[in-house]
Amino acid sequence: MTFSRPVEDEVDRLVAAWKQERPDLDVTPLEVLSRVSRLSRHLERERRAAFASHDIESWEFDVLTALRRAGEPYELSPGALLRATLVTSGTMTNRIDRLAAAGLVTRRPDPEDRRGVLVRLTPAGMHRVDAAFADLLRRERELLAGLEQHEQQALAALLRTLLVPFDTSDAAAH
Amino acid sequence: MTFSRPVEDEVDRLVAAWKQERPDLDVTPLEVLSRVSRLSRHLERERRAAFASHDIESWEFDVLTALRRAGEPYELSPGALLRATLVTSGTMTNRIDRLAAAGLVTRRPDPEDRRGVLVRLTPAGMHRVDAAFADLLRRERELLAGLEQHEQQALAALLRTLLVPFDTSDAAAH
DNA sequence: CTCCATTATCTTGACGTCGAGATAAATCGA
DNA sequence: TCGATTTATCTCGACGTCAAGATAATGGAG
Repeated sequence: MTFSRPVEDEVDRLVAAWKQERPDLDVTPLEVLSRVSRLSRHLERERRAAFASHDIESWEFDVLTALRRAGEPYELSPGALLRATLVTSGTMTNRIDRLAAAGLVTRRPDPEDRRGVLVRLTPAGMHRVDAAFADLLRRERELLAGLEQHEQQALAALLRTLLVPFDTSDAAAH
Repeated sequence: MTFSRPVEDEVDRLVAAWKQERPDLDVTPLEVLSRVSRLSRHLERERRAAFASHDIESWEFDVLTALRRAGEPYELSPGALLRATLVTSGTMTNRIDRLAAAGLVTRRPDPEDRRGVLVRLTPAGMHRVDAAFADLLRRERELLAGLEQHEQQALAALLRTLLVPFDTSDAAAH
């Protein structure tokens, strides 16, 4: 009989190395969390590649996508956008500036709160993001092809459990 | 009877919004991959906080850790380091420069390959990374407290499946 | 041996993000 | 109504990363 050799990734090697060097430490948290970090880095590269053909940057996509999701009239405050994208306020101001300069969004004062501003997707922005999104989904589906439907669901559920404390407690990214 | 209300995270809301706006698209890949990205961002913030008390930056930790894991004599080439940390060569040169200036690593020519360089952890670097690592593990264990042992293992296994293609095929980050 | 493709590292300039602080408006309580 | 606090956004300088290209050494083919 053949015994199935479990396929290794970098994290398996990394954990093995730690067990060698620091046998006194329990490094099992890395089995999950290092994988999350590393996978995220790889995903970011994939996204960049996917977007290159649509003449859109990763950061642009994140903002436009949040507006697109919001539905008619595709308008959100900078504050809502920074909570959606997990960046700081300075970063968001900068992003909106550049998107506005590119004609993908417009900015107007909030009629109900004179401190506030509303950012709205333009038709050009909408076209751009829709095309890129369709392509992104296509590529992401390929990345997940190694998992059955039910495995994907299980994975999503486990990740949700880890995410809930972050998404529940607070919000404000200052 | 009470019916169990499934706890939601941001990704649940995000997926629901897409179904509303683009019912023609199958956005299930986001259930997994958006969670990976978002969780990674939250983790990065946690890491920063954990390291602040040890007077060490996240990027420093990544490099020192790779050297620490390598075992005696705690020495690796820049190339090995950039593969371990998933950054580009320019970034790694810069990091090594700053770590050397801080006295946490030393740099010497590779005696066997005159193109090459070897980066070695100093005793100071070793102390720094060991303290920070113990603390990081403590905090990461808390983040995972919501999952049973077997769930953590299942999660790790599913993530490994997604990671293997990246860690197998190539390597070089140029 | 010589040439050439490959490998290893470093250099440089552009760029995006962060964090702290500034400004201004809204809100709440006394 | 006034003042203090909170909220919303923007400004700005410092910093880290990336991508592309430069430099230099290696190793294999012929």
